[in-house]
Amino acid sequence: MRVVTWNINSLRARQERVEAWVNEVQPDVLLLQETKLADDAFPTLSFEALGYTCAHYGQGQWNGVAILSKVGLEDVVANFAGDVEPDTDARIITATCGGVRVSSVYVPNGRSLDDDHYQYKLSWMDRLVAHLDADTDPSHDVIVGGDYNIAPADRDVHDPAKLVGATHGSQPERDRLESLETWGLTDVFRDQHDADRVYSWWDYRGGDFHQGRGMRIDMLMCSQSVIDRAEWSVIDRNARKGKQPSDHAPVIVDVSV
DNA sequence: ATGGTTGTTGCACAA
Repeated sequence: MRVVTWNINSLRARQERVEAWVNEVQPDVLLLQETKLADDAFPTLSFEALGYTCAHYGQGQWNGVAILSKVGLEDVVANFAGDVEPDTDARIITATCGGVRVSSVYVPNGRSLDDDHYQYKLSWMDRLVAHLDADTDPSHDVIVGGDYNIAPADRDVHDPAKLVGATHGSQPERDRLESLETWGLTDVFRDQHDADRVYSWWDYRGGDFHQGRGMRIDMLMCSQSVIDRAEWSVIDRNARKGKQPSDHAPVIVDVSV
C-alpha cells in the first residue's frame, strides 16, 4: 500500500500537475494539505475518475486538507476528535483507509516566535496528541502525514544558523514532535534514511530550490506496526521542478499489506 | 540586512 503526503499549495492552481503526478506514481492513499478550497469546490468527480474516494475538509482561501483513497475510506473525522477544543481552521482530517487510521495535517506555520500564531502552533500540536488519544490507539496501524512546519533536527535544515530565533526549529516545536513520538509515532523517512540535505520544502524566492536551500518539514509519522512493514520511503524532489510547482515535494511510503 | 516569489471570494497578507 502506497501512502503519500503532499502540501500542494492550492489545488485550484495545481490540479493538472497533481493529476499527472498521481497517474505516474499511483498512490493508494493521498493526503493533501493547503487545498485552499471550500468543500463544495473540491473536484471530487475528477479524482473519482482516477479511482479515488475523497474526503475534504476546507474553508476556501486558506488551509484545507483532504484524504484520497483507492482502498476504502471510512469513519471520517473532520477537525479534532472527541472533546478536544475544535480548531477554528480546517487543518486536520482523519479516516480509515485499507485498515490504517490516516490523518492529513497542516500544522500552523507559527510566523515568528513572538507572534500569537506561534502559541497557536504549539497548542495545535498539543491538541493533535489529545486528538490521537481520543481517536485511536498506538497499537493500531496509524499514519499522521502532513506539513508539520517543523524541522525535526538541524540536519533537516540547509542553514540551521538562520533558524535561531525563528520558527520551524525552536526547541518547543521540536518538543511537540517528540510528544508525537512518545505517543507512538515514528518519522518513517528518517527511520529509513541517514542522509543529510534531504528536504521537502524550498522557498519560491531566490532560486532556493536550485541552490539546495530547503527544509524537511513534511513527514509521515507512523505507528510501530506500520514502521515494521514499511518497505521504502522517498521524497520526490522531481515534483518540485518545472512549471508552476508547489513549494513542497510529496513524501512517499510503501507499506506491505 | 535585505529581498527575493507565489497564492488568494487578492489590491494586503500568508507562507
